[in-house]
Formats: sequence, structure tokens, C-alpha cells
Amino acid sequence: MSDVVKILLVDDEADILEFLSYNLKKEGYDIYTATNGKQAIEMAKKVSPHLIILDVMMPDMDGIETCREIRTLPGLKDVLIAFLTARNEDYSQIAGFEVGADDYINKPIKPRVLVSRIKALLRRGNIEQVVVDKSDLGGIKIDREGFVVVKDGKALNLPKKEFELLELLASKPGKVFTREVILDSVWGGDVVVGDRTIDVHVRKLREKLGDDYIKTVKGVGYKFEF
Amino acid sequence: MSDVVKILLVDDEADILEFLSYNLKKEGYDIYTATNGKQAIEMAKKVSPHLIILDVMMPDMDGIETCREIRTLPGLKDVLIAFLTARNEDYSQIAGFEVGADDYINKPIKPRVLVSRIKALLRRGNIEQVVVDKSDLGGIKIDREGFVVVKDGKALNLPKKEFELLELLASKPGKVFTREVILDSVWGGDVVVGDRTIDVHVRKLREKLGDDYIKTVKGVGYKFEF
DNA sequence: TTATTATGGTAATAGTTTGTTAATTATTAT
DNA sequence: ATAATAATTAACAAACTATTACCATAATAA
Repeated sequence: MSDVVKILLVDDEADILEFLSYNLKKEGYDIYTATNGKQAIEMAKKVSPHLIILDVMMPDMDGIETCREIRTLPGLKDVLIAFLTARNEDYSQIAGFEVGADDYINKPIKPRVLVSRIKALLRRGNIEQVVVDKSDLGGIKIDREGFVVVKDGKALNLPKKEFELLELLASKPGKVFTREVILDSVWGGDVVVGDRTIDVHVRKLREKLGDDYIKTVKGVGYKFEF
Repeated sequence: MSDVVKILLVDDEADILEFLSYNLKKEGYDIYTATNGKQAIEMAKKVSPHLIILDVMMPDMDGIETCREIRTLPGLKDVLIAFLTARNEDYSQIAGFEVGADDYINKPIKPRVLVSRIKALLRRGNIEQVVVDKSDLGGIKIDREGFVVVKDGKALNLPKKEFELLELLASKPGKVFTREVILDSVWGGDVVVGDRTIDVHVRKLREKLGDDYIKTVKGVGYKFEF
């Protein structure tokens, strides 16, 4: 299995970290963060990221210095490093490339630009982004358009009610849906069916998906987990 | 667990998206974006937003159509939807309300106006912006949606009464709840159960959480502390 | 059409978990 | 020390869910 690409973000400003983190997570990268050089080095050793994005301006140990240190670590000699800086800090650009920066990103940057920049960088570094399909729920994929559930690559043709029930539960993994909500949402507020009907459908789903996805919360309802 | 309010923004123009996103993030909302109808639907399914702000004019699938589709999704039938459009596109206003729009916002709009509009809308929809941080209570997290208590990263599946009792006590750490209040609140004013029942439940909770969280105040009641 | 199969629902019952009580022991306050 | 209150345990009852078999109906194929 190819790894998910891991990116370490290093910046002392929390909101920039958050901005980057948010936009890169959305792309399916695994994001790690650090707020100073020391932390960054710790983290880098721990997770062996594919790419490190370093803010040049940081208190104590700046990005350049951090980069230099990281380059000395075994196993991290070839990690991709991109510097992040406010526009017009040209001097650091030069210093940055000298210590082995792979790219140089100016703040502020728009999310889309950031992302395509990252992608290009990873491509150059021969690191392929394995797109993690976030619609993959623990080996189960729900194809709403095709009204089909795919489990471990195999298509399951679930009957309508079973599909809808699964769809509802899986719409918010971890959340408990009460019987009332389930009836309302899958059967419709007016239709009157007994509570056992839900159990039976749950059982059928469990039969097909395995017992580990739908969990009973006694006295409350059911939830989907993976 | 009170969630942060999630808002999905849908517009094909990146700068509008950014404008909205920026201003709403500042208010503490969780912002998700999509640039077309299809993406919007995907995203909506994935994140179950509380509010969707949809641009009416978009290539391929317009806002009206997108709205219609979203309304058919289980779990999203009741999501708040606001349309966004250039002034004077009156026709769409009508069509918008027909497919179940909850509000209608004209572009351009000033940030402050936008924000108060959103707040009003959420208020109408009974969605409160709760900025309660889910800070764990001394290593314990109570997940009301999932009806689960997480202790040191491990999930504890508490039975209903135990969960509700813990929920009550932990709702105000440090405060003593009398037996009377506990019975009223967890068991309901009419139900008559003996006082020992509470003790037994407290004991079970202590067994699972450790003895340090629930404290007896003899002659008065119990309290949660951490 | 008719036969066949798939689906959705019910009912009965078995099985499990949860809630409550009662009895006993331990603790605390006065 | 005594009385009041709480902790603990085990047993029992109640609540709830799982499972199975069965029937009606709808969809599908011959």
C-alpha cells in the first residue's frame, strides 16, 4: 500500500498553520504541525514527512537554521523542503536555496495556488499523491448515483430500504440515530411500521457488510462506525 | 456535544468564495467550499453542514437545481439553504423559495450585513453557535452525538442511564447535584425509584471512569470534578 | 399472463443488556 | 458511640434487541 503523503507545517502563527492545514487536509494529505524549529525537528524525526513547509521568520530558530539541521538528520536528507515567507524578503530566498530548499512560497497565497504548487513540488520529488478517497468508509464505498455499495471492491446490490438505511447511518459516522429519526428519514414521517422492522433491516445489512459497521446503542438507536 | 456551526459555501467565483469564507471564518464558523453543484452535493453529504450558501448562477448545475438535489438527500432535508445572487435577478428569487430556500442574499453585500444575516438565519433554524470547546474533562470527553464517552482515547460504551447521569454531573463540574435533582433530571419527575439506585449507578460509573471523577458530598449529593 | 424471485414487513420468541431492589457492610458526622 | 448516610454486591426484573420464520406484495422473467 502506498503511503498517504505526509506534510509537516512549521509556522509560529497559529492562524497560518490553520489555513495551510485546512487547505492541504482537504486535498487528502496527512498534516502534521509544529510552531517552532525545535518542535519541527522532533516531529520530522518522528513522522518522516515527505514534505516540510517552513516559515522563514520564526523566533529562536528561524526556518533557514531549522532546514540546515533537518538536512543533517539521517533519513531526512532528501525530504522536500519549501520555505514560506512574506513577500519581498529576498535575502532569505537566497539563503534558503543555499541550505537546500526545494521551493519558495510567498505569503499570502491563495488556497488553489498553494495546492497546485505543492502538487508540482511533490511531482518533482517523485512523490505520488495517493488520493485517499474520503468516501471510503472502512472498506465500504457508497455510490449514491449508482445505488450501489462497494465492499472490498465487490459490488453489493442492496435493496432500496437497506441502502437508504445504510446511507443515513453512514452520512454521519459515529453519530447515533434514534429509531424515531431513522423511521422518519428512511420510511417517512407518515408511514407507520413497527420498530422490529428496523432491527430486521439492520440485521440484513450486517449480514452483507459484516457485523462491525453498524453498532447498537441500546435504548438509543444505531450508529455507523468504521 | 455542541458543534461548531458548519457552513458550506458554493460559488464558481473564487474571489467571492474567499470573501465569504474569510468573513465567516472570523465569526468562528467552520467553512467548507465548493465551486460547482456537483462538488457541493458531495461536500454536503460529507460534512452535513448546518447552512449552505448557494450561488444561483453557476455553470452546469445552477443553484436552484443543486438545492433541489440536496433536499432529496437523507439527513439534509432540513439543512438551511440561502441563495446568493446578483441584485435584480428576481425570477430566481421566486424559483429559489419554491425549492425550499430559507433566505435570499443579494450581492454585493457588506461583511457586517452578511454576518448578521447569517446569524438571524441560524437563529431561525434553531442552530446555536456554541463556542463551547470540547475540552476534555480531565481526560474524559463526552460525545453526545455518538452517545459515547472517551477516556484517554478509549471509547467507553456506557448504558443509557449511566451516560445520562454522567452527562448531568459533568454539565457543571464542581457543582453538587442533589439526589432530588438527579432523579428529576435523569429519571424524570414522575418515575419513582429508590435512592440506592443512584448510588449503584454512581458506583458503576466510578468503576469505569476511575474513582476520581465523581465525588460524594455526604448528605447533599454528588458532583463531578477533575 | 403466469411463474418465479426479491423485497419489505410482522409476529413470536429467544437472547442480552440494563435497571432496580434488597440486604449487608462501610463510612461519616454529631 | 450512635445514627445517618453511602458503598457494595448479588440477585432479580424489566427493557430492549436479535433472530427466525413466515406472509404479502412488488418486481422480474419465462
